[in-house]
Amino acid sequence: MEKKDIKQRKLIFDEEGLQMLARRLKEIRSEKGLTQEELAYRSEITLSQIARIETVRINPTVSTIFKIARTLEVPLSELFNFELSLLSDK
Amino acid sequence: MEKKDIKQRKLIFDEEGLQMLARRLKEIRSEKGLTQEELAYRSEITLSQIARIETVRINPTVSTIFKIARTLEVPLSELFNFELSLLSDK
DNA sequence: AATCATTATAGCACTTGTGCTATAATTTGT
DNA sequence: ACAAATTATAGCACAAGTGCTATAATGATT
Repeated sequence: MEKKDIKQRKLIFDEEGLQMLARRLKEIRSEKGLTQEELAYRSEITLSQIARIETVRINPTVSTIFKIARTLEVPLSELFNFELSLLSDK
Repeated sequence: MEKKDIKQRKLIFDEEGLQMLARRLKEIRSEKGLTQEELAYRSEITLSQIARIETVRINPTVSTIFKIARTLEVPLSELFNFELSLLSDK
């Protein structure tokens, strides 16, 4: 490990896709008029986790996304209705 | 922890959704005529990971799914074109 | 400006996803 | 039936997701 390496968790994941997912999530949540806290409670996820997803701090598991989609009563195909660019770094 | 608890990794995740995602993945991979190994290599994921996803052993992260979707050149909306039942245990 | 609601960070413990490697099981083709 | 290809398991090490709790930052309302 080199000295230049960042100590904070690094974004080794698909930032582009996660960015779009986050945006989509916020959009839908807002449309439904839910706060992060309400969404968290109803989804049985923690508030911190919702925040971390929406701010692209983490790379959530699909189960987590499924829980959220259920709560928002939105089809996955709508939650994921964005395009991934081919050729991504990760 | 009670004695009855299973020692092998338990499926505490959304088995229903993961089941459908797995099926969808196999379908598309087959249509494209790719083996797990080829998909793994091109996606820069390990073979074991592909197998674990298709056999619903794990709950993958969305980045992993994004990588696969890119490789298969399939829109996320198509990969996720299944319905989650509302009311799921997890 | 002050208060309240909402969102964002942070650290810790614990669980789990992932890569790596090897091997077993299954399927396919001859 | 045999061999080869493909798929499925397994164990280990390490990285990272998640819950929990608390606090800071931001936004909204009066």
